[in-house]
Amino acid sequence: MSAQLTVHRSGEPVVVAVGTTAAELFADDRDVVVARVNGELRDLSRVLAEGDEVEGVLISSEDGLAVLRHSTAHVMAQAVQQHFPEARLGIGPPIRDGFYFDFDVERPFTPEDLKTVEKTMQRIVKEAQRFERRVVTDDEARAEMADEPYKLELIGLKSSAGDAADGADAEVGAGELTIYDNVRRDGTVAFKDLCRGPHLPTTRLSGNGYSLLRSAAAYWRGSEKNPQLQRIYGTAWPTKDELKAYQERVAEAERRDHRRLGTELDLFSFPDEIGSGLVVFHPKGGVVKREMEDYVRRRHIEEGFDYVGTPHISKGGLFETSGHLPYYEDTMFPAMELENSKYYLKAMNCPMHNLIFRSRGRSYRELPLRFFEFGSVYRYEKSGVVHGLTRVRGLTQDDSHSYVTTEQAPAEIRHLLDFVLGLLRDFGLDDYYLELSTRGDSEKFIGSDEEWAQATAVLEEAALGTGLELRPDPGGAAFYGPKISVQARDAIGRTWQMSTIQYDFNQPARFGLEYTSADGSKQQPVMIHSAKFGSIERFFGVLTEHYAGAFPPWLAPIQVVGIPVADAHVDHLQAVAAKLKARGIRVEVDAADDRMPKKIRTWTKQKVPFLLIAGEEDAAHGAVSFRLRDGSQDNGIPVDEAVERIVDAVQRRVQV
RNA sequence: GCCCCGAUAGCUCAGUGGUAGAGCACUUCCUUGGUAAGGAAGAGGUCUCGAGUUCGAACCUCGAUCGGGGCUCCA
Repeated sequence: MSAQLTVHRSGEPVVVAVGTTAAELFADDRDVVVARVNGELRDLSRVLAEGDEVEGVLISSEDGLAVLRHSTAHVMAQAVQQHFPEARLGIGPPIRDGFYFDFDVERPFTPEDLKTVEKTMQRIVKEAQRFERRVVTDDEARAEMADEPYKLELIGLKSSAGDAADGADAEVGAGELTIYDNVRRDGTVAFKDLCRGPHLPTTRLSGNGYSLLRSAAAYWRGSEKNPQLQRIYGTAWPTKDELKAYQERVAEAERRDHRRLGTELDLFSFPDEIGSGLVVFHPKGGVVKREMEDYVRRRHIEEGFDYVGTPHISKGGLFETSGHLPYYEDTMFPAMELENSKYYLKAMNCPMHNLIFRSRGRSYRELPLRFFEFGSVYRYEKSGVVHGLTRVRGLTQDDSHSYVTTEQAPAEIRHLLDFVLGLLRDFGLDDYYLELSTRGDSEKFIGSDEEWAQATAVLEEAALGTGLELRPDPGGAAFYGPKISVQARDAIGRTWQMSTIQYDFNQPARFGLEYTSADGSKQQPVMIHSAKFGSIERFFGVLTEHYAGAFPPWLAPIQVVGIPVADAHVDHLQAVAAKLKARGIRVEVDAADDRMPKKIRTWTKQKVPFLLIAGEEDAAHGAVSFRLRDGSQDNGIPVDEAVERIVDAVQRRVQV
């Protein structure tokens, strides 16, 4: 009789007894929480079979963290049902940095409820309940989950779980159905849930670092046609230190929140009187915005764009022609009726640029023809989505449209890509990847398959040519054509969609755009849409968070503040300030009655890049003393040298 | 748009069915001080708006507006 079999542990053959579990194989490594058996994640309790390829999955690995978070979600669900026996279970998948679980409850959870649930979770963790996997038939699952209507729905869906809402496949895989029991040490079952798994060996491993974050409503299976469930979000980490580090990251993100900094630094505000999602820039924010715009306008002109201007409002027929109105009427501000016409605030600039193209005959000699403007558009975003500067109802796009021949399109797209990446770099964003948004199944996409395939191929080739990472985004295209977008990572690792480049074969046809080619025939140009920042407002918000309000000198609202040690030194600093002003530097001298340390505190909090301090010593030697935002000092610098140093930092657009 | 939460001084926030509070900021005065808060006095609020309940509402109810967290959406 053969009581032994051979498996491969991380590729190495190992002879083990029949009935050996993965847990036993990895008994020497306590950080292994789940096993990968023949490529599939399995519970450690899995009994190994002859020839299995087995790898230990560490709790700190991406898969390990997902399992930890999923299991922690189960712990939370058990705690919730303990306090709210009527709570029906939705789904509870792991997500980035944590997990959530949806519940159908009679009343929404309160912050106090979360505290109670969190405490109960501690008890469950301490009980070290085992996660036990059990295969069931559909009928058995239906019987056991008779009180869980949402689970029953999932059972019905399991064959198409791949198409189900995000997270549903964590509950039911495409194969056999399983139920996980949470078993106490005395053998009693504390909780069970229909779940694909795998799970941690016991609840104890969740205990090192979890925290419930917030509760919110979420539509069942992600559709607003479905009832809303109450979702609780939590975070979970292998160690307390990692939990703390996560909480610190969240706190840092809050400190950088552009809405907070916008108030603290007096950059912009959203007056109630104007309306939701409509921003006003204050003088200091106006400086940053103007510097951004001036630079971007100059760069566009250098890159061969013509600066144009168009109105904010138009008759509806224009947007009928472009095809926008049928698709997006409900996200446009409602029409104004006047002189028997319907006028709309524009939600996009391209139709107006098309009219400029069409205003006279065009020759192939003019192509590529590139129109650019800061075009203000208005979009009636749903009330629940308006958010700071990143999602507004009135925004200004740095929008351009390149009209090219089909042959010129690849080079133009490459040109645009290089241009936008260079621009982003100039603003201090130098870590990005690209996304290729393509046609989906939806009805909204217009144009033939061939056109889409060709346009997508052109974009893809240009994107690959940059050598940057390219991620697919199926179904993410605009209705009229595919797009490349640049996703930039900011100083704390978050990504933002910035620039977009779209290949459009539809609008030239809809507008009847044409140029005369070398052989005298009329040809239809291809149109390439491109926004570099997306919107000025949004980019302003992203930059504010990226720099945590400490803008590089060329963007800083106030670049230099002179701080006298005493009143007697004000004149000396005024003279320095005059020299700086003559060089175009934004400088102030703080002659107020405060003591010097107070002034340093005030202007440091305002994140002014250069503080120039002068007292007896500096004044006597025709010098100033630098104090930078990090607290470092550079004393006794001759005035002319100080001026050059500041001018140089501004001109080179460096951060200090 | 949907669910939940919120709105008190310029900002951050206490507060309670019966006279409106703090810190910072602001103004004035004293202080002339070398690297993140010197001292004193003062001014500042229709407690978001509208209706209702009440002898009485900033507080309780309803609605609106704006904001926050999510969901859905994002040309």
